[in-house]
Amino acid sequence: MQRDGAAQQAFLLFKEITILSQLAAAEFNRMLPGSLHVSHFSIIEHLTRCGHGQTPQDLARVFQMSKQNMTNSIAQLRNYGFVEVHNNPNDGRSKIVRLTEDGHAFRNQAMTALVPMLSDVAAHDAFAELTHALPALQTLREFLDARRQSDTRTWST
Amino acid sequence: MQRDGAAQQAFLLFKEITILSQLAAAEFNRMLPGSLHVSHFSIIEHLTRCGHGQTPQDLARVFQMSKQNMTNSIAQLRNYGFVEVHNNPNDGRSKIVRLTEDGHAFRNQAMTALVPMLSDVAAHDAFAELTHALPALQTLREFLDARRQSDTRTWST
DNA sequence: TATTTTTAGTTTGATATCGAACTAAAAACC
DNA sequence: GGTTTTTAGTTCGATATCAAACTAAAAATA
Repeated sequence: MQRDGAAQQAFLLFKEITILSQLAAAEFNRMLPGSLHVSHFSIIEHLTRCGHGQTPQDLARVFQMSKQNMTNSIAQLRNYGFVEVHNNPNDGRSKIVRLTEDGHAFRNQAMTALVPMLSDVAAHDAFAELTHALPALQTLREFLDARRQSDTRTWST
Repeated sequence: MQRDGAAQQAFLLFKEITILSQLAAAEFNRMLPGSLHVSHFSIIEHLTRCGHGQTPQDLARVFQMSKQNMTNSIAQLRNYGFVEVHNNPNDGRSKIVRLTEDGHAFRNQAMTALVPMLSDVAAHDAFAELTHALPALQTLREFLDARRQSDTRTWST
């Protein structure tokens, strides 16, 4: 590792991305009410954009979380009245998650609350370059995503 | 939000960073043995580089996690025999975490296991641009970090 | 059509993570 | 020097998260 400059650079990149992600999540969480978490907001945000007929399993796949995690998250959102869960008429095993009016209102409220922070970031000197790098980040994401599905290696002691 | 292009861009950037972080963490976790998690590896990695006289609280601050989380993580690492915890001779409240030989060996082993993945990433087309963007990412991190300490806003219903 | 396999969601048990309360020790202050 | 405040670590209770086992339903297949 120490002698492989390229791998070293990639390691630093992931480290930076991880830290940034933590800081951003903490910042977002600070703005959400009660025990609501960024992951819950993300679900609402996703339902807002592509929200017709999504099942819990669909959502779990989109966010790459486990089914139970999604079960819990949905239960939380139901407690808040932000989503309703219906039986899927096309599949007896499955359910349909649908945003409520309250959920939609919450999403708008949260978005509004985020704008000042986002604008601050966007006004920062470093931001122009990061905007420029966004396609590259997306490409890297797709690369890792593809890897995830094909890679079956495990640790060998 | 919808009409604020800059904030929108910042939102997309954070979204991409979050997804990348999740994918990278999942990829790293897949290579770690047992119940060891990336966060544990990060602690070991940190101790390797700046590892003299670090207290649990120091580590919690570095990784911006809660003290209890660090207490648990250290307990886990102790179970694996990767660290030792000693009393701090200079401060009766405090302790010192020190990497063991096994911990050092594990760190090297894990690093070696990561190199193929990291090299794949580094060999990717998009990587050059991301390397170039690394300083900007660091700047953004520092910006968020400073914000974190000064920002006291909370949600208002 | 009957059996097998796959899939959706839940349950169970474990770890990760947080915030708040608690204890003990250090530091600050008077 | 004694009191107050801050700090380090732990304990406690809650949520987040995962993997594996389980149930029921759909799909594949024979």
